[in-house]
Amino acid sequence: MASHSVAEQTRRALEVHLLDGSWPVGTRLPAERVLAETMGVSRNSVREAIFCLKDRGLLFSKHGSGVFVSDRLQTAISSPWRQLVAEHPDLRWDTLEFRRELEGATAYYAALRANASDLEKIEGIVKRLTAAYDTGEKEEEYRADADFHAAIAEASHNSMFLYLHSGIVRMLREHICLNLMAMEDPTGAVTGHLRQQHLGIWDAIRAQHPDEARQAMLAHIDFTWSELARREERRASQ
Amino acid sequence: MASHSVAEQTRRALEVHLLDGSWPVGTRLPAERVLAETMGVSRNSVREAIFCLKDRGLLFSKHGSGVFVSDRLQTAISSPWRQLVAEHPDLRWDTLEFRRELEGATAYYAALRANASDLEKIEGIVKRLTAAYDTGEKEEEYRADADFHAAIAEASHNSMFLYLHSGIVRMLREHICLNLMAMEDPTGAVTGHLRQQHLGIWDAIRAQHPDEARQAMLAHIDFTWSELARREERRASQ
DNA sequence: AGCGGAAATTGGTAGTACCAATTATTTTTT
DNA sequence: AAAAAATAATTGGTACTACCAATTTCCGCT
Repeated sequence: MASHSVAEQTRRALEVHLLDGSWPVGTRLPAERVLAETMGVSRNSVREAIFCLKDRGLLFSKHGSGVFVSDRLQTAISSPWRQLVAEHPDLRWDTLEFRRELEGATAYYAALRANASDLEKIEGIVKRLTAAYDTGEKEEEYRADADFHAAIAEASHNSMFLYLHSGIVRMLREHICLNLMAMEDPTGAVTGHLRQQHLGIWDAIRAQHPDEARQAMLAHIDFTWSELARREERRASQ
Repeated sequence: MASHSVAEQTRRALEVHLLDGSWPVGTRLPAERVLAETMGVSRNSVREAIFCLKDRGLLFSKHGSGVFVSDRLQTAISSPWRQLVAEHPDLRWDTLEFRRELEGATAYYAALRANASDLEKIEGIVKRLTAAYDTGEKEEEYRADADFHAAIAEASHNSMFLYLHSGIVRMLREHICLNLMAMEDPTGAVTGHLRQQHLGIWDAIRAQHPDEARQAMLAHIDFTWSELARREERRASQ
């Protein structure tokens, strides 16, 4: 007794992909014909579902190209906020403070709920990260660092954490020079600390120790900020 | 140069009928096949348009009978996120989980940064709350409870916490019977616990003990949820 | 290596056919 | 004649095919 129409079930199935992170913003959906076959429904039903999500602004389609995931969900949450942050620099600190809480929570729940696939993904990123530390490729280090935090948010298996996280990170990228850190580290001491912190977070998650993971993440964020603040200070005084 | 798809134009045409009064509430729309012919489009497009309006709650269809104009006013100008929360029960849990973290943080920072004015305001609300407990005015108790949490969010002196807090609370109010709790408490035991918890949070904030405040708030939220869950469970089994 | 055009892919629309639920109509029964 | 049952017609739900238009991919040519 499904009681829900096929088109409706199809819509929900698509929504799940939008929510659980398997189709991030910008993803091109499989072709309608493919979706219809893989989901075992007619292309009509797929189109009805897609049309509805397009109407909500969650998807948009380009004729001849494909259907894509819009960023509306993120902007819906962070858009009014973004304007305020742009105009009131004081709010930047509030944002950072919120991000601290958010990342602590994602680490906690990632340690609590990460499945084998999540762990595998994170482990791969950790390997990229350590490799980048070793070779000193700052660009790759920065990318892997961002991926690391995103993968943890995904592994927390909480859609709200996930969307707020990506929204916040994107916003911070606009207003703050996030890769400032990776640039200036003559002695390599900072890099060493970062490596240790990331591995600590990873160990806690892999060992499924939620409280440990949260503490490790909070310590990491605090360290990052203090380093960023030191650099900004030095830059301002020059 | 239509620039809009046929299905979209069809949807707008249907919307016009809903808005200009030619199809009042309860009206049975012409059959899909008829609409398709009179509007000069395929039945597919008509169905896509109708499906979208059904999703918004403006129409509903009875298999074999027809499509009807819903009486639900189009207050459904809701954000995509809200729409998703309404339909995906899992998301409700995600939201609650997020709220838990958020309220814990607001309590923490309120204890850290509340000024004299904040404390005075919270104290006034606490007095209202205890008075409501004593007299048993459930309505006033519910209002004061909400004000209490809002005042703490305000006292955290973080605009982002405040912004998200009010948004989350508003959303939860729509999808969850928040005042369910205040209704059923024959022995008064629950009210007793709530009073104690609120006072505990208040004491920690007043004493400027951030960690204590966070723990007290988390315990309070957890208690509230378990009570809500118990009631929903009991209601479902009946 | 760069360019251009053919071919494959993809969303957009239309049309047909059939199923399932409802309603209207006719027939049968009492 | 009225009620009940069977039947036909209507309507939404789903599937499939076909074709168009925009885009991308890829191959051959220069």
